Amino acid sequence: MRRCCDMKGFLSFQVLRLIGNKPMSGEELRCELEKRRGSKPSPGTIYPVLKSLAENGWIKTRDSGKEKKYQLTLAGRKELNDATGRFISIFCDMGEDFKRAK
Amino acid sequence: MRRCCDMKGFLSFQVLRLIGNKPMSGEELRCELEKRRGSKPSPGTIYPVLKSLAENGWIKTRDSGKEKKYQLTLAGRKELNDATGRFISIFCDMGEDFKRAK
DNA sequence: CCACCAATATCGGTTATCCGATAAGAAAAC
DNA sequence: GTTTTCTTATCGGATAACCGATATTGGTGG
Repeated sequence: MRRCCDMKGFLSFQVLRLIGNKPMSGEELRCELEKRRGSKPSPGTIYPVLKSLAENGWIKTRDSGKEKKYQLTLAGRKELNDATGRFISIFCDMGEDFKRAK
Repeated sequence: MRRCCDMKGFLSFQVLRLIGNKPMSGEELRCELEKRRGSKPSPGTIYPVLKSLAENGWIKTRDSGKEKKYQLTLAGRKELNDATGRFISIFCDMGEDFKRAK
């Protein structure tokens, strides 16, 4: 199975994290991402990412009324853990910065 | 002035961080990066990054014998701080993961 | 039913990141 | 002075992240 984000770009990883926290719709994701990045990813950005994550078997959709909620699969949960590990390993020396930012 | 890594790819940012910690040669950088990423960036990767950082005025070279040491400029120090801020803002919810990783 | 509207999806194209292969430079070994 | 070796540098190309514009879908209100 291919690896999620070889850490080349953050979006897939971030989406995985957000969804892992709580199932969300595409629009909710866009809003959450805007808070963090400053700019809201366009629909043409977020939906291909979701599609790709789904094709990898890491997320699935649950229709809840009008919106469509995306949530992690079991494999997605595992992939998120792995990816977080890789991320920490790459940025291991940023712990202090995060602490300082409280 | 253009911004270092809009957070699209980590290499420039990482290099800036490493050099900010201690002036390093290209080869030292490659070794340090290998420790964190698992794979060593090729010369064809690292030197263009260094060139680009230099062109932006964020690093300068200091010849010290046989190797060439790269170090931050004042503007580079500022850019590193800014970039770190952006990074933290994007990944604000990863503080716990870093703590857990001790 | 029909017109709207928000959410989802697709497409083409731009840009940047990264790599492999290869060259150039400079010190050291001989 | 020539060869070796290590570091630095360049070039072309592949990949993928991202965006703007545009369609499509499915409830909702009239």
